[in-house]
Amino acid sequence: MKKRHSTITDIAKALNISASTVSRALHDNPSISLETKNKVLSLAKELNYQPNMLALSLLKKKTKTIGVIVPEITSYFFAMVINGVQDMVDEAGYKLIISQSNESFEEEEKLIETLSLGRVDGFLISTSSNTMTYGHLEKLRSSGIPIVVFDRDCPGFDADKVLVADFDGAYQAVDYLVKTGCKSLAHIAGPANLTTSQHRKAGYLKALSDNNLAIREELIQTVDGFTSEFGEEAAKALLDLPYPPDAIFAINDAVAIGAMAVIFERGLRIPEDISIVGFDDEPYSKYFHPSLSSVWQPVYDMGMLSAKILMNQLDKDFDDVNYRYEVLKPELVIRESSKPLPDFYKV
Amino acid sequence: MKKRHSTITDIAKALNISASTVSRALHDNPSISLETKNKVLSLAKELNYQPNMLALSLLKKKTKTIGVIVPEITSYFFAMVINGVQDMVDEAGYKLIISQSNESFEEEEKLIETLSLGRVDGFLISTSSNTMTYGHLEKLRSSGIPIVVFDRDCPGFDADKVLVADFDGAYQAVDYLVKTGCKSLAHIAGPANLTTSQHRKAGYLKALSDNNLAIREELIQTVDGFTSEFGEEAAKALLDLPYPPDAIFAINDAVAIGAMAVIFERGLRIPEDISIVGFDDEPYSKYFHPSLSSVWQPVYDMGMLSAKILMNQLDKDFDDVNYRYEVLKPELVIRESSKPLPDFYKV
DNA sequence: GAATTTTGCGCAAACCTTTGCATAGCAAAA
DNA sequence: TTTTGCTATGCAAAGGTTTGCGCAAAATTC
Repeated sequence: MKKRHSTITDIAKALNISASTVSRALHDNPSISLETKNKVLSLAKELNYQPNMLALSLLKKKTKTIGVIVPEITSYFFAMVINGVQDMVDEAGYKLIISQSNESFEEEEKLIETLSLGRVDGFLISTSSNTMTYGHLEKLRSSGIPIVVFDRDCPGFDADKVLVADFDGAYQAVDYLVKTGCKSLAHIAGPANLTTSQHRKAGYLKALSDNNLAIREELIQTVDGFTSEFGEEAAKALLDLPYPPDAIFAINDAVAIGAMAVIFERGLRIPEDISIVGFDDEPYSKYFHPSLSSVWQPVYDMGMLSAKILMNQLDKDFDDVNYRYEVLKPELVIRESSKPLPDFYKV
Repeated sequence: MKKRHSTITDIAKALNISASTVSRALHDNPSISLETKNKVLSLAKELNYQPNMLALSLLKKKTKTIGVIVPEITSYFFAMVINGVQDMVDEAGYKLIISQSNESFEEEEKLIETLSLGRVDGFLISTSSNTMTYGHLEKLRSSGIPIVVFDRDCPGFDADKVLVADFDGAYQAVDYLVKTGCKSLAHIAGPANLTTSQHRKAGYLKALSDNNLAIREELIQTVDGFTSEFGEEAAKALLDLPYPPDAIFAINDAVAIGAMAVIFERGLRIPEDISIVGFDDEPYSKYFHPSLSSVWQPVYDMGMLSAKILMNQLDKDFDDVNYRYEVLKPELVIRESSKPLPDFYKV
């Protein structure tokens, strides 16, 4: 039983003045007499008048709303990005519509479709792992809606982008593992289609070759998702090899945790028999036993920066094609799941 | 540089007919000739016509959007509730605006204020831990916007509610701990203001007295937040007691994990020296060492049910004051952080 | 051929707000 | 007295869509 909100017209009628006058009075327009202003203001308060945002949006063609599309919300990673976005956006009075694609290209398309129907001014998007073409994004942008892509790059699609130096993070991790004496390093790689997976894998490969270690294809296990269950499977495959690895660099912490569970099941020790390094540095990671070494990412900052760039775009009223390309630096956090660095490496 | 979306009027002009005819044609209204319909439909496709949702919402006074207010989004618990909500709501064509109160009453008030200005049709809300009065909710409801309260009850505020039998869950956990031989059971209680904390504590107390165990106030540590750091502090306080506990029932898994870390630091064994049971059964909990016993909650279902109830309310066009009060059943999951149940208790 | 029904479409209002332009009243300047 | 200028307000359009009502032309019935 929706009770009608009182409108500007209600006030106008009650006061026997026009709606325009009321509007101007409420906005403290100098051309309205003090007397009228006071009457309007007090009646507005009495009737609990609230401007109708829909009417305003329709008129101004701005919704003051930003659409955020993430693959999923249950992962710490994306939840934390959203936190950063939210904090940045709040001050500017923007609202957020958060949607999940569930790593599905079709859902992603549908979301963009529906959200763009006059609901949001701009998009913050991290594509699904099944997104391989960017026609939907091109279409969106060509209809004049600014987009900022974050974390997962969209090669060939020009837009503002805020990414993490995944190659770098992976390189750091693997190089460190080598320096601690590991000789046979495995990688549990993420969904092949994602740039983040590709870059981390590339970092792994480069670190190996820079250290003159042979690349053994069978030591690279690719998983299709980011949960611990995938890590378990991959680890089993690795441990079943005739020459199993003495270190695993996992695509993320959840997968690393799954791998650790399997390693323990087999009666092996971490890090004595096998070293483990993850990616993401989730809050729980330091509480595992042994605590998990991991590559930390500036997740919150990524959210903040992406939001800032988007809001910048929204302020302009022309397409700025000088897209920004920001790459944030990750950082290796060493804990107990990997061996300490020998003294002679220390600075 | 926002390019104008093509509108119904554009089509009308191009075809030399009225906007009403176009609208009816697009809605397959029988009073429009097949010929006109075809012309309209093909031109609409060509111009990539998309209805303007804002205009529609303004007219219909429905936004097809639901506001979800949670204390935080980074916790698995609320993220998973949102998942349930999303899945239920998607089919019905509703969109979600998700906002976080950051456990702040003021932010919660502000969110409700802004979102209710014609943006959302209804609210799904779990109040902040600092919310002690419900005037903002009363006001919201009295303006005709349906509300469903979930997880955290608002005593004295009448509305549809979807809760979890926290008392029950806590009772199960503590009763079980007693039956495994623990004599001195501690509880790390949650923020005092939350009904969930209160009910879990009540369950703890009842299980103790039902088992003829004395209640020792010093064994109840209250924390102000849900992160592991709080668990660490509380555990330290408990272990520093002259007669430390041989079991800890924690308000949630994160806190339990923090407690476990401290216990290990002190060289104690779990569960031999101290048993631990958490609450929430987060995905990681089974991967800890020892794996964490916990009370599982039907989180996803809670989201689904809440959303369903809200959408039901939205379909009606009168205030249904027969508010629903749903209480979902949690379930104890026994793992290695607590001792096995002696044989003679087993069915 | 006249009366009636059917078919196909347009008008205008409604949703709520903002804003450029017009206007009315009045005082001051010429 | 006329002109100018200012103050305070109103009108109407615009934003995009739906829908009740009305109207004309065509088709049907007698």
